[in-house]
Amino acid sequence: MVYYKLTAVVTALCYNIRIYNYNIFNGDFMTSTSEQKHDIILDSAFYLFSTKGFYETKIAEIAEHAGVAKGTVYLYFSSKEELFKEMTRRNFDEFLDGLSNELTRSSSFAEKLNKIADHHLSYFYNMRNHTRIFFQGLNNDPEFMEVMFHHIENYVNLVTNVMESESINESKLHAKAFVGMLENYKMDILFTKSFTKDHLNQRVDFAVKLFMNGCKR
Amino acid sequence: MVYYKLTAVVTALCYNIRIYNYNIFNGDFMTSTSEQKHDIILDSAFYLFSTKGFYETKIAEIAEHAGVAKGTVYLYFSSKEELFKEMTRRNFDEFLDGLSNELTRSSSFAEKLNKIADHHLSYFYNMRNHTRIFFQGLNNDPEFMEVMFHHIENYVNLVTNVMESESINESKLHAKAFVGMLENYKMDILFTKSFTKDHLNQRVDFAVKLFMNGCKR
Amino acid sequence: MVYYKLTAVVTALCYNIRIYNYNIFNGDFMTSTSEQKHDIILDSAFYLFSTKGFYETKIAEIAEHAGVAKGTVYLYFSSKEELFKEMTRRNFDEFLDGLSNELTRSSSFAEKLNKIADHHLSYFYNMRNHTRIFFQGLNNDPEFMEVMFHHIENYVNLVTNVMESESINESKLHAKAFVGMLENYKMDILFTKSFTKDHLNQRVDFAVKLFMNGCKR
Amino acid sequence: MVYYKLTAVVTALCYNIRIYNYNIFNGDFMTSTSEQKHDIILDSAFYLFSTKGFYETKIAEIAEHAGVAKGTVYLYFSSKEELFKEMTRRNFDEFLDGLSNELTRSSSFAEKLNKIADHHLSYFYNMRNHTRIFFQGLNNDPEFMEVMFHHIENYVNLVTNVMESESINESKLHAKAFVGMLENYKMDILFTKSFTKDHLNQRVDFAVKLFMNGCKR
DNA sequence: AATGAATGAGCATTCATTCAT
DNA sequence: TATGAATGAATGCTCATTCAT
Repeated sequence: MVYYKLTAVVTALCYNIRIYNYNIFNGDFMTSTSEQKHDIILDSAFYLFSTKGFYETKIAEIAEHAGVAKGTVYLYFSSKEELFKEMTRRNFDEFLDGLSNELTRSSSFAEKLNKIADHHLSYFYNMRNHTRIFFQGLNNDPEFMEVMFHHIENYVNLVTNVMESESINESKLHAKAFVGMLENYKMDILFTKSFTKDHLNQRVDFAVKLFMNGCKR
Repeated sequence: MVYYKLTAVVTALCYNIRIYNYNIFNGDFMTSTSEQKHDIILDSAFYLFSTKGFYETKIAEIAEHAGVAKGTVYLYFSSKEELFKEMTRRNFDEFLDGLSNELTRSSSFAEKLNKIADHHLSYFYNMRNHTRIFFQGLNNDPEFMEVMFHHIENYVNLVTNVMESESINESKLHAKAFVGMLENYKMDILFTKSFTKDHLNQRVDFAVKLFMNGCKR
Repeated sequence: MVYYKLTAVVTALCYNIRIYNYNIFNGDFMTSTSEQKHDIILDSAFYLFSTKGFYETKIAEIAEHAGVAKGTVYLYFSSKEELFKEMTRRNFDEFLDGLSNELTRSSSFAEKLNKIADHHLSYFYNMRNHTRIFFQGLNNDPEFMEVMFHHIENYVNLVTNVMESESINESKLHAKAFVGMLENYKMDILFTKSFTKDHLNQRVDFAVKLFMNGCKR
Repeated sequence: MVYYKLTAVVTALCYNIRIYNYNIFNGDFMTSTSEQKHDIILDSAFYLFSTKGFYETKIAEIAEHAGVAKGTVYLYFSSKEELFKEMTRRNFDEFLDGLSNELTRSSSFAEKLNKIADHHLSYFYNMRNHTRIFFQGLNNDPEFMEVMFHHIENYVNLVTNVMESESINESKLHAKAFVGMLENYKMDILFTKSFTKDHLNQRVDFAVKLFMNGCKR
């Protein structure tokens, strides 16, 4: 099976931190054990995939980390690829939901750009020590590609809407440029051990000002 | 062995197109068959790795594509990983050499930014149908990581120098922001089948103007 | 990695015959399928290694002979080398346990020497048609070497104790000489197709008498 | 190809030390370059096979050690197996020739036994630091097996003749027992780093006396 | 005769997935 | 539901041997 092609970079766009989730209490009538297990497996998958990459992570490891048997993973996810996709989906959704939420509470244009930049960079900052990113995806799986496209599109659209609300022409090109800046600063976070919250704020401010006013000569 | 971690995105930064390379002419007193074979294998590796990714590409495929036996690959490269690294190195070098060369011939600031943007986007545009990108690297190999860092650093430094020659403050942050814009436009190229040279030029102009003047409200 | 060096001859010292082992009876409350499989694989490994040698025996063959899948072998033994070592260990242990046991039941010196000689030669006689010996070991594996040394030492010590119990000087040199005789008669067994139990008994008697009285001129 | 079976232990019986052999002078009319090369390759094969074993030694290494090209090895020996066999043959011959020669010059029975023991043990003592033994042969090659048998037979016959010259009954059984003692002392030489010439002489004397008089109680 | 680049058969090992319990 | 023992396809790499020069 040789599929089309696939992206992956953007996988790194969306993360969230989950803690290994013990089932503290299961009342007799309490259900959702299975729903919980589903999530715990997803958490473990996220933790390991993001730490070691898709190929380097073994199903056995995910199962062990989740505290279930290998076979159980297959009760909830039909394949390793499917598990990876679900994980990606969930992370993207959470990323976008969070951003969407924050934007609602913003008023001015500058404030909105600030929220976007801060959300983007903080997202990666928060997990910088916790996990390592993976720039890896399912290069030959068209379905995965589609999921990725859809999510990136959604993100850019969100930013594009902000642009349009300010009556900016070429709103999409503007949106992509802004997101691009942030993506590149993300690298600083991920690869600079000494990166601090101050550095982050500096970059947020810098990106917004540069985007609004251009470079200062 | 779990190494640090590694990036890969930027692998996609540098490409170049090579054609399966027959030895058209051999001067009387020299034959560099072996050097040629080295390059042909590298070309095939580039083509396949970039089309399918590291893990999805088999040494047997590279050998077949290069028209040599499996064992021959190992005559020139000690391992699959090493082959991948060599390929990455070569591509980066060519990308940077080309850019470096073009910048020398540029005069004004806008012109230089233009060259950078054009070089970056054209690079990927030229291979858009030819190969597919991979956003994949050797996530656990510290040596590969170092090579990647080194190359990204070199690219950013080249752009940073341009900023400094214009006495721009925070030259590095500016440089990274600009490269980030381009990287994001690269996505358009790679994932939009109907992308034309006109679209490319439009983005080059747009990126330069946005960077210099900020968004036009 | 070039380790010290290793012996192997003596590997041939210890053998035992095992038959492909079906689980005839399983008590109601226990099944040691996994322990059985471990032993069945060991049996097959013994049969094949001793028939064809370490390098000539393929894991696939061992698996097939044991009636399991290739992967199953690795469930019980971490590598081909490890399997070989385990097999060697087991054979030596059984050889020594058997001898140890027989010596306890012997009384006079001559009787003890007889038991040693008989045990040694019978051991190989019993498997003379069944398997063929291998004079091969893991020449570069220090761990294997150590195991071998340890076992040979144990064998010689057992014989040395017998010498000492008779207040013989230079007990160790005596022990080694006696074992040496037997080892050389072993060759007759292994390479003479017409070798019979009578021949064996003749050699047992001969070795004991020669050792006790010297050559008869 | 699954042959009968094969021995190897005894391979270790016969060794000799050769020094890497430069062709100091080749007069114009002097031939035998090719004969020399044949021997140099055999020397290298001996050195490496005995140091590392058959499977662990690569043809490329032998060629390099001999200072010739890989292909050249095949001009003189049709295969790796053949090279191994030739080497074994040569070593055995030299061992036997040496012994044969020494026996001619001996008179009394004790003296002859002494010569045998000394020749046997000295042989291995002389190369104890120089090379390491290999207990490895071509386990599946019937031709190799035959060569080995033939040589062992010759050695035992030589010793048997000594026994017969003394009118000893069961001369062959006596001969094998004596050789067996020596073989086992050989182990001491090979595996005891602190083994000295004195230890050797002690063992020679001990073996002869034990063989002639039996154990001293 | 001598070379050494090229070959490709051969094999240990891994790991996603299944299924009997 | 949950388990984990068993499976076997899949692949990177080695190295004896060949052959054009």
